[in-house]
Amino acid sequence: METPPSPSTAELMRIYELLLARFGPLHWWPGESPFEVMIGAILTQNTAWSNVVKAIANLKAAGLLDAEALLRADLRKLKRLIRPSGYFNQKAIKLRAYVRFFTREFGGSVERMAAVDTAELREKLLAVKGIGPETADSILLYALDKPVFVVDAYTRRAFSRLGFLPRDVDYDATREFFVSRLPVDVSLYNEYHAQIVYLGKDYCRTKPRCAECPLSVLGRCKID
DNA sequence: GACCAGGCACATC
DNA sequence: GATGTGCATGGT
Repeated sequence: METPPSPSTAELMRIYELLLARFGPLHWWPGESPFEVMIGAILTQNTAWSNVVKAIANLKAAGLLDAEALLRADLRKLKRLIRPSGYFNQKAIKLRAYVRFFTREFGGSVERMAAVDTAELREKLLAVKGIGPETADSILLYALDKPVFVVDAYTRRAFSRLGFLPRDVDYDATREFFVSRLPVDVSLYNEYHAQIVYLGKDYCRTKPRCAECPLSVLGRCKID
């Protein structure tokens, strides 16, 4: 079992610059308010963002992009509105559980939530049914501007193909890989994750398109 | 028509 | 503690 090579901060920043040059600044998250970002973070679980857009538009049109209104809404109605995002039975329950938590713990105030210590807040989020590590970290980074690096399936796939991580690497190890090498910077974390998602969507898929990949110049990507 | 998508909880061993 | 499985719509 050979040890994967350990890239330097400079190498990770080179990768970042290559992605940025290809995709341009993405300025995530695409949402009009922190509350909308939180809802989107749950709806996008294992789901294409294009489907989430439809669900959020439905919620918005129904006036449910609001904590109190969402909690008052009939469950069947909620399911119907978010149907395009898939897993709607589960996600309706998850949305309710999350918004109930948001209301109970912070009075539905983003400012009060953001005032809580980040590590403590992450633990609280993970205790909510339906909130796993990626969703928790997405909320912390993209809704609350906390310096938390978000990892997803694309991140693990791309960086294991680059030979930097074992193929079966778990969430926390992947996150540690980045935070131990990158400066703590909300803007960098924000943009880096977004860039990796674009890399994954456009090139580093299950069926990769390596020929046009912005990282092909590195000459180190190995599929499987 | 198969395959995939910005995961997660739960069952089973 | 690791591994497997159900959840569901919409685009390619």
